Amino acid sequence: MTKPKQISRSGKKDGPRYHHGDLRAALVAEARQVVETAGPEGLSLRGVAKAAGVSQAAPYHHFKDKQDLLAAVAVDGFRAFGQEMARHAARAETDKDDPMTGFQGLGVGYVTFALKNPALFALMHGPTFQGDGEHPAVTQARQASAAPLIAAVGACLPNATEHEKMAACAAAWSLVHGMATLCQDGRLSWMLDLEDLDAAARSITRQLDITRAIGSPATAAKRP
Amino acid sequence: MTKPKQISRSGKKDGPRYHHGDLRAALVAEARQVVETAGPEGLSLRGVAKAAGVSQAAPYHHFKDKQDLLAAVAVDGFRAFGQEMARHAARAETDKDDPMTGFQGLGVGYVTFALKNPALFALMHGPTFQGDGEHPAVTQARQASAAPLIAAVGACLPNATEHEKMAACAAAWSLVHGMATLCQDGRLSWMLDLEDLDAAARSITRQLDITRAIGSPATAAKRP
DNA sequence: ATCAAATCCTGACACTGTTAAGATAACGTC
DNA sequence: GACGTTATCTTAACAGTGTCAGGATTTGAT
Repeated sequence: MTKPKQISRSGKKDGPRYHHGDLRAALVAEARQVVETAGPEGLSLRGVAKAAGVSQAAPYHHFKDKQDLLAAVAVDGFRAFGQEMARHAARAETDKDDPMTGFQGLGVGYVTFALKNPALFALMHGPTFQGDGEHPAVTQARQASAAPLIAAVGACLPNATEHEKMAACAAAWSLVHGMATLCQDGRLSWMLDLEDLDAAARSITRQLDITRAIGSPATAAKRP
Repeated sequence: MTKPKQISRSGKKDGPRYHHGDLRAALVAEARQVVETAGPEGLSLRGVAKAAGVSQAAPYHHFKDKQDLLAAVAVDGFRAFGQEMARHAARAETDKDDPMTGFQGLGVGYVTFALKNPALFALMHGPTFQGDGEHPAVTQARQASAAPLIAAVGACLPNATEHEKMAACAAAWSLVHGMATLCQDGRLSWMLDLEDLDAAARSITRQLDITRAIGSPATAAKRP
C-alpha cells in the first residue's frame, strides 16, 4: 500500500528484494495504522515486521526498542496534531477579532483531533513515555505542538504578567485536555450532545474565565 | 504481608496448604501493589500468582482474564477514589457556605488522588477498559465515584435547568480531570508550582465560571 | 461415608520481545 | 573493473507471557 520500493538501484524486477528501500518509514506507517485500529497494546513488533514483508529482527536495525518505534509514531502524531492546531488557530483568527474566539477554536480542534485519532491520542499522552528523557524527540514534539495554545491564551491577556499567563494557560490546557480525554472515552456523552462537537466544545470553553488568573497569589511558580 | 491464611479448617500447621483461603483478595492486593509500582504494563499474571505463593493457573479460577483482575483493581481504585472525594466534599462544606468552595475542594482532592496514586489513576482512566460493557462493575464504580462532583456542581447552580447543570458539570469535570492528568505527567510543572498543590489547584479551579453555562444554546443534549 | 463442586497444580501451546551469528546488498576507494 | 567496509536483512534461539486441558486435592452437603 504505502511501500515505496523503488529506491534500490537494482530495481529490475518487482520480486522480493533483500533490502527494503525505506523500511523505517514503512514500519512507522504500519505501526501507526495498527495503533489506530488495535491500540498501543495490540501492537506487536513481529506483526508489523511481517506486515512490512520483512523478518522479525529487521526492525531492530532501525529502532532500539518496541518503545522506540512507538515513540516515532507518537512524534508523527504530535506533528500532525500541531499542524491541526495551527490550522484551527489561523482559521479562528481570520474570522473575528475577539481573541477568546481563537481559544475556543483551538479547543474545538483539540477535541476533534482526539476523537478522530483516539488510539493515537492515547498513545501520545499515555503512560508509555513517562519517566524519562529517554525519548527527547517525543517531549520536544509535544512542547512544539503546544505552542498555538500558549499563543492563543497569551493573546487573550495582553497586559498580564508572565506568571499570570502561565496560570491562565494551565487552566485552559487543563480544560481542553480533560474535555478531549473524557469525550474520547465517551464519559461526557450523557451530559452533552457530542454529535454537534463544535457546539459542545464551545459550551465548555465558554465557561472558562481566564481573567480570573490575574492577581492570583498562586500564580507565581517560584519566589526569588 | 496481607495474606489471611487462617480460614481453612485444617489449620494445624503453618506449612504450605493446598487451598489458599482467600486467594482472590490476595491476588487483587498484590496486583494493586504491582500496578502502583511498575504500572499496569509491568504486571504479569504469573508474577502475582508466584507472589501469592500459588501456581500460574490458579488465578483463572477467580478471574476470567488478566483484564478481569485489572478490572477488580480498578474497581478498588474507584471505591477509594470516591471515598476520598466524599471526604474532601464534606470537609469543604463544613468550612464555609459558599458552594464554590466545595467545588474547589473537590478539585484539590481529585488532583491529590491522581498524584498520590499515579499508576492506579492511569489504570482507572486508561485505555484498558474502553470498548465495552465487558466490565460493568468498572463503569458502575466509575459513575458512583463521580457523584460528589455532580452534587457539588449542582449546589452551585440551584436554579438552573437540568441541561444547564449538565453543561456546567461537563466543564467542571473536564477542568479537574485535565488538571489531574497533566499534573500527573508533569506537564504543568513549568507553569505552576506543584509543591503547593492546594494553591495550584485553587488557582486553576478559580478560573471556571460555571454561571456561563446558563442560557447556552448547546446545553440541550437531546431535543424532544 | 459418599459424591459433587470448588479449588489448586502440572504440563503444554502459541505468542511475544530481544539478542547472537551469519548472509546479502550497497557504497566508497583503488 | 576489483576490493573491503558498512548498513541492512535473515535464521535460530532464549526467556517470558497469557491461556487452556486434564488431573489431583480439599471442602461441603447429603
